[in-house]
Amino acid sequence: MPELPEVETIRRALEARITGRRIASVDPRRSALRVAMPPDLAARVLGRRISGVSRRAKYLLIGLEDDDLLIAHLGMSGRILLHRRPPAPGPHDHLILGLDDGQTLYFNDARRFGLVTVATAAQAARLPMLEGLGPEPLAPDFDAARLGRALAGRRTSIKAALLDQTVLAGLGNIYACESLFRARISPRRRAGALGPARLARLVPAIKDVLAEAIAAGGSTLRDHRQPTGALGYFQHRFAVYGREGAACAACDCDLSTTGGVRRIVQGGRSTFYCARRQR
DNA sequence: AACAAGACCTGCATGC
DNA sequence: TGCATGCAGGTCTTGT
Repeated sequence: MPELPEVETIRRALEARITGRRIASVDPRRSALRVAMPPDLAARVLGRRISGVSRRAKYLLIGLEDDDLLIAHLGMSGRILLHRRPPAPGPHDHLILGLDDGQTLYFNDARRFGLVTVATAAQAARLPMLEGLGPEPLAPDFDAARLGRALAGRRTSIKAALLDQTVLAGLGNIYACESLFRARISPRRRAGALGPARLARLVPAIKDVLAEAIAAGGSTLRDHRQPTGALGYFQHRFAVYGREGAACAACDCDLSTTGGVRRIVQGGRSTFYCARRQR
């Protein structure tokens, strides 16, 4: 679920609301996530002050004083919610942090594909999950030349390549589809064979779709919530994702002849695209 | 080395 | 109503 825009939305809300707070209580309720929560996590974070909240790819990095990081990934179904009046914990509330201003932070993840761990900043830089990540797509130095180098020699489809977090970090299935639509590139095109014109369209398409999705609070298909509980609403602006059979948002396809947005399966994931507009 | 497929886990929509 | 099936925003491992 959460791709870069959803995680960034959550990051911004957390940064505004929990920076400077001290962790007053820790309740690890279920450690069996995709990566097990370390047994000493509670002892390592209890009493620490939160210095800030950053993001790398789809990982949230909650900075603690003295240079430790509380690292969280939301998998497909994870949420982080802040409560003033905390509800009774449910079966999917895996970690609960009480803060010194009365807020309570819940890490909730029904499918348990997410993770929560803690590391020093130096250790984190060497974690395999973070070390191999490609460039941040919203960074100013992420440009067509850089993407071209990352794709060089790749024989897989451009759609599959955009999901490879070592190529660029943070796109998932929704925004890979939407970016290719905006760039008018067929998702089936070989990644390593994109020419300069297509690369030059793809990079701004990625940046724009991500920026617009962040501004909209991300996309709520089912699970995504902002920490306040608010929904994202970028799902209302999808041009192709989840719209199989519908008219594509940009060309005046005659549905009776084109069939509208198509769904194919690439690398085991659904891809949605307009075969008329994307070449 | 790169790639596709399978695995992980739960919930929901659909169809019989 | 109950049950089986398929699908879902991600990533890691396995085998080719």
